[in-house]
Amino acid sequence: MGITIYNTLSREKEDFIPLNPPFVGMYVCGPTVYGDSHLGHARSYTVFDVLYRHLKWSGYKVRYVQNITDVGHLTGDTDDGSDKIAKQAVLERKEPVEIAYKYEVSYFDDMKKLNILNPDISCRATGHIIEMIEHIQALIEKGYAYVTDQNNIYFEVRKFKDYGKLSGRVLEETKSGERINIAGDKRNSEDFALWKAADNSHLMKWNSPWGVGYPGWHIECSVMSKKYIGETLDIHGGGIDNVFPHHECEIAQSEALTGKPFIRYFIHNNMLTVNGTKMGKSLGNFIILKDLFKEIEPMVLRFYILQSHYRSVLDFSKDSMNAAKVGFDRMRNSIFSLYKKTKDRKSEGTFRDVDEIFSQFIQAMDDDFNTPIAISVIYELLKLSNTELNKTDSDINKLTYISEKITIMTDDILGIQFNTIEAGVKNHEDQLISFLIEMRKQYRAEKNFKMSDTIRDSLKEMGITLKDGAAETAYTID
RNA sequence: GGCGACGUCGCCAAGUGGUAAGGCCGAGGUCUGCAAAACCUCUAUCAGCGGUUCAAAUCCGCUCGUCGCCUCCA
Repeated sequence: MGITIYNTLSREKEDFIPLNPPFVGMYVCGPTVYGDSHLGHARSYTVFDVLYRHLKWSGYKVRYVQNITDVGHLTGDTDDGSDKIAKQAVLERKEPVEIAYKYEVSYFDDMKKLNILNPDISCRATGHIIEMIEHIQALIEKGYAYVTDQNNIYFEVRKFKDYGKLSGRVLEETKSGERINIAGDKRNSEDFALWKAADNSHLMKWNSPWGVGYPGWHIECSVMSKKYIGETLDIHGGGIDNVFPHHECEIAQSEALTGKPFIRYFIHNNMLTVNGTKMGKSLGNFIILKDLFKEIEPMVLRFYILQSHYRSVLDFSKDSMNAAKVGFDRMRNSIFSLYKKTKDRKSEGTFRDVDEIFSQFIQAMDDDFNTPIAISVIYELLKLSNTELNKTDSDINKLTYISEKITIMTDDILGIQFNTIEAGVKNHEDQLISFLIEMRKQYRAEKNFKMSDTIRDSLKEMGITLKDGAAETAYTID
């Protein structure tokens, strides 16, 4: 039983076999740092974080590389030469480098809140200009790229016969429409820029054998992935919107140079829509994570994202978000009770019914990272746990065993953390609440319900809810 | 115009050939001094039509609808 992954290259689920097991080289397209991260980033990087975690848990030695695009891409493949970071720099009256760094910090800050692990290598495009120039030069020498009289360099797509194998596009049919202004010095409309000459007004530019300029949109990923992983990557991930042209062009410029397969498994997460429509910068329905986190806990968002499969379109709405929050809270409360009961214990032996459920979880994850099923399996296990917890003679060893499995599923693999639980269990608060519960128990025994209810109501006002079970009284903290 | 995805219970969402997971909401019940929680039970034949098959939500065709990519975008 191995892991299967849906490979965009074949459009089928395939058994996952890395080039050099147990090592896995994985590259995911990182953000362009010219603004705060949005919901789409949250989805994409949560998805790949879970993929990363599950591969590691499964025994693979993963090197996860992610770029930071701090060279502004062109806003279009035209000659106007404006780039996004430079634009933002003008807007904020800052240096482009300040903009890039500011939003890089902002990005990692948001990712941390979502409990997304840092990649093993986070690399910046601006730190690899030399390698990019070398790569471009080699492509020119091999005849795949050409320098124009304006000192722009383009990749000649027609020379690379496999162009289109990822996106399924055929050159003849992709003739650019009227919406794109073709740069005048291209040989063919489908050619894409590897390097562009910069004029004086340009803020981000570097020296090169072809004069002062800046790199094209696609080259950084080819160059950095090769440098840190190798000529063939096991996994390359990104949003489905990157399939064309970005990843198609990456394949071309990489394979043209090395003659080897660039990617073994291309993985793309589907888009996130807001109330049924695409979230777009120009559409104004943009949801910034920093704003959203004022209303909902980041962990709830993570849970919400994982409740749908990464290859499905995920529609974000307030209603579905709230439904997810209620479900999340229920899970958190159940786990809270379980952890409280079993803390500082180690299980002995195994329990067949628990193992059965646990293996269902792993199977779901192995099957192209089916997190919705994985989560439904957790609910099944929690049902088992709650039932056991409710018994007067509950099996503490079994509960401990369950809690150990739950930790693997939520913390280790799905990366869903219940921080409040741990905090609640440890400090003096717990002792105080337990003392009050004891007092209330006394009053109830004496049928002094007035006092017992006072304790319960007062605690409720503080956000502490008491829950009487058959065996004992548990509590949850909001 | 080209390429692609999707349409499953009131809502969210799995299932891709063997007879519909899970979550939210709702109804009933058990427990309980009451309340809450927990647990149990109940609620869909899968957009429509046609075809392939012993068997289809799952494969094929058509129709309708929604969305995405083709321009930076996760």
